[in-house]
Amino acid sequence: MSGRGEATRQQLLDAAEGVFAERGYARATTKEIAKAAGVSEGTIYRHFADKQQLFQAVFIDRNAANSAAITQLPDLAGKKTVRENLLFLIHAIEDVEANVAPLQAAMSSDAELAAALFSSAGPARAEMPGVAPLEPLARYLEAEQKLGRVRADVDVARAAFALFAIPFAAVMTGRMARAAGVPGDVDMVGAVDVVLKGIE
Amino acid sequence: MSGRGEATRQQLLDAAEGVFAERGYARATTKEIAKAAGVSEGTIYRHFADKQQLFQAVFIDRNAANSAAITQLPDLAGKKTVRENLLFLIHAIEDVEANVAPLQAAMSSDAELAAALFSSAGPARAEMPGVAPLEPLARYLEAEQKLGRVRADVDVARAAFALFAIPFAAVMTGRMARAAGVPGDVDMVGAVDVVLKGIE
Amino acid sequence: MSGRGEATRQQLLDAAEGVFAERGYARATTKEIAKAAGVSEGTIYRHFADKQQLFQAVFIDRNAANSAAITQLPDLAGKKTVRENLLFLIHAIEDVEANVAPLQAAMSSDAELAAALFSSAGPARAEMPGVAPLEPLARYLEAEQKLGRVRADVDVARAAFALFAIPFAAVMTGRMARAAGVPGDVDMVGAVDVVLKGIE
Amino acid sequence: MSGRGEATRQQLLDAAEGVFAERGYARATTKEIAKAAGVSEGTIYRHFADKQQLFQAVFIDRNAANSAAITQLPDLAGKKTVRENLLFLIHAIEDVEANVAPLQAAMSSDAELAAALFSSAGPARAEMPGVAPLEPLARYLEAEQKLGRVRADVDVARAAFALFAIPFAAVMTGRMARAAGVPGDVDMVGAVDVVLKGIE
DNA sequence: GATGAATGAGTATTCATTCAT
DNA sequence: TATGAATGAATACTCATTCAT
Repeated sequence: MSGRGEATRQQLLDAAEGVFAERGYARATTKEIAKAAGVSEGTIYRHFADKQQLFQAVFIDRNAANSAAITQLPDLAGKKTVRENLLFLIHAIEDVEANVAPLQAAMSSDAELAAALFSSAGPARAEMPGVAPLEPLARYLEAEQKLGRVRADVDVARAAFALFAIPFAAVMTGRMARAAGVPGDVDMVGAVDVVLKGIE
Repeated sequence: MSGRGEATRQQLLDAAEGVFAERGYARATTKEIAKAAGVSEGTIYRHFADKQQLFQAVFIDRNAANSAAITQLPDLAGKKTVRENLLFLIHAIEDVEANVAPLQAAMSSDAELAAALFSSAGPARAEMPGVAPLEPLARYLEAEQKLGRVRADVDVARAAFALFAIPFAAVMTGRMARAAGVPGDVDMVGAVDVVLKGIE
Repeated sequence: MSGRGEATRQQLLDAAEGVFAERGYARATTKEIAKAAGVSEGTIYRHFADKQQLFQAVFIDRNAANSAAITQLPDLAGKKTVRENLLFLIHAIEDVEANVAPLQAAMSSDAELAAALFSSAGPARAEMPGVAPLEPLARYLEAEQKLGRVRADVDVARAAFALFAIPFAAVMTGRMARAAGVPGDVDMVGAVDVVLKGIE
Repeated sequence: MSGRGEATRQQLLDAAEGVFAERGYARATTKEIAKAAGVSEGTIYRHFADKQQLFQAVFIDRNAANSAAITQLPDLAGKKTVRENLLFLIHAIEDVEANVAPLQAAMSSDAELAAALFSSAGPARAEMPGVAPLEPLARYLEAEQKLGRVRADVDVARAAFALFAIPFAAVMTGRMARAAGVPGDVDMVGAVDVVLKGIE
C-alpha cells in the first residue's frame, strides 16, 4: 500500500515467477532473481524470510489470480451451447494449468518443498492449486444438468474429472514434449468431443 | 563374468530411483545415493559418467520395464467386455505412470535436465516416457472398432487421449495432494465410465 | 569507494602469490589461499572468476611492478663504467626473476595453465614475463655501442641474451638446488666478467 | 633381468615420462599413465610404491642416460677448433636440458616433491640433474686452457657457467614461449660467439 | 603378476543467507 | 530501505591407493 517497498516486492514476485518457471525451484538462484528484478540480492530478504517463502508467495499470488478467473465460470450455464461453454472452460483451465504447471512441477518433484509449503495451513483439496478448477467445473455441469442440457444419469463429479484431465494432461505432456524437443500438440477439442458424446 | 560390477550397478540404479523420486533431481545428492546403495561415492563414477547419466540410466531402465508391459495389451481386443478391458488398461497405465511420475516430475521441473536427456537422440513422441501408453491404447480402440464393439464414428486417437488423461491426471494430482497432506483419491472408474458412454 | 572490496582483493593477491610460489599451482588449494588471506573460501570467487584467473591476476600484478623497474634502465648508458652498469642491470634482472620464477615454475610445469593464460591475448614475446628484461638490456648495449664503450662488431641482441642468461640460470638453478637441499650459490659477477671481455 | 615383470616396468617408465612431460607432475594421473603403458592402474603399484616413486624412477633413469652422454665430452679438447667443440657441447647440453626440463619444472614448482625426492640421499651439486653438465664443461675448458687454446686468465668455472647458462635459458624460455603460443627461437650460436670472444 | 572394482579423502565451486554501511 | 561484500556449509566430481579375484 506504500510506495517504494511495495513496488520492489512486486518486482520481486514478477521476476521470481519467471525464473522459477524457467529454471525450476532448485535451479533458480537468488542471484538471478535479484538481477531479473533489478535489485540487489540482499533486498530479497527484506521482503521474504527466505527463498521458500518467496516461492510460496509467488505460488499463492499466481493461484489467487487464476482461481478468481475460473470460479465465476459456472454462470455460463444455459447460455450458448454446452459444447461452446465446455470448450471455453477447457481452454480456461488450460491457461490456469499452464500458469501453475511450472510451479507445480517444482513442488511435486520436491517432497520437502511441498510439505513445507502446506505444513501450516493444510488447504482444502478444492483450494489446492492445480486441482482447484475441478469444483467450478462440476458445479457448471450440475447447473446444466438441472437445465436438462446434460443427461440426468451423469455423475457430475466423475464427468468433471474426465474433462479436467484433458487440459491437465495436455499441458503436462506438452511441457515434457517441449522440454524433450518434440512437437507435443494435442487435439484437446477432439478429446472433449468424445467425452461430450457420453454426457449430452 | 558380470559379477561384482553388474551387481553394484543395479544397486546404484535402485538406490538412485528411490532418492530421485523422493528428493527430486536437484535435491538428490550423490552422497545420499551412494549411501542408499551401500557403496562409496566414488563408485558412482565408475559406473556412470555423472549424475545426469545416472538419472538417465534410471529413467530408461524403469521405462523399458513399464512399456514392455503395456505394448502387448492391444491383443485383448475382442475378449471380455470393452469396459473390462479398458479398466484393465487404465489401471495398467496408472501403474506405469505411478512408476515414472516421480522421475517425470524431477525432469519436468528442470528444463535443462530434460533437454540434456533427450538432446542427442531425440526420441519419437510415441517413445517418450509418460506418453508412451497413448499409442497402444489407440491401437486397442482401433481393433475394437473393427470388431464393431466401438462406434465407427469415434476418432480413436482423440478417444485414446481422453482415456489416457484420466489415469495420468489421477496419478499426478494424487502425488501433489499427498505432498500437500491432503487425501487425493480419485474415482478413475467413474470417470472412465463417462467416456465409455461416448464410445460404445 | 574502493574500501572493503579492494582491500580484500589485495589480501587475496598477496596470499595467493605466497601459496602458489610455495606449493605450485596444482598443489595450492583455494582453502589454503583463503586461510592465508584471512577470508572465507567463497570470498575468492567474489573477486576472481576461478582459481586460474586468480593466478593470472597474481602473475600480471607481480610482473607489472617488476618490468616497470627494468624498463627505464637503458638511461644508464654513458654514466659510470659499463661494467658497473651491467652488474647493476644483472642484479636487477636477478631480482625480477627471483620474483617471477616461482610463478613461472608453477606455469611451466603445467602446459595447459600457460596456454590458458596467454590464449586470449597472445602477448608479444617482449612482453612475456620472464623474458621481458631482454629488450631493455639490448637497448642499453646499443646505446653504449653508439657511445663507443661497446665494440662495434658486437651483435647486441646476442650479447643481451648471453648476459640475460646468467641471472636467469642462476635464479632457476638456485631454486632447484635449494629445493634439493644443496647449496646452490653461483658467482654471477665472475660469469658476467667473462662475457664482458668479449664485449668491451 | 626377467621377462614379463621387467618389460612392464620399462613400459611404465616410458609412458610415465611422456605423461609427466606433457601434463606436469600434478596433472599427470595414474590412470592416464597406466593407459599409455597399456596396463591396468593397479599394476603401477606392483612396480612402484607410489606416484612419487614412479616420478623419481623416471627422473633418475632419464638423467643417467643423459649425463652418460655428457660426461665423456671433455675428451674433445685439442681436436677440431674450440668454437666447434663448444658449439657441439652447447647443443649436447641443450638436448639434455630439453629432456630434463619438464621433469625439472614439475619439481621446481613443487617444493614438497623436490624435497621428498632428494630427502634420503642429498646428492652432490654436481650430480644434481639440470646442473650436471656444468662440471664436464669446466673440465673441458680447463683442458683447452692447458693446451693454450683458451686464455690463461679465464676463470674456467665462471666461464663454464656463462656458457652453460645459454642453452639452459634457451630451453627454459623456449618452453615458456611455446606454452604461451609465441615463437621462442633463440640464436644460441650467436650468444656463444659473444662469450667466445672473451675466452679465446 | 595382473586386473579392475571399490574406496574415501580431498578439491574447486556454488549459493542461500547475514550484516555492516 | 537498499546495498553488496562476506560467509560457510554443501555439492559434484577426481584420483592415488587398496584388495579380492
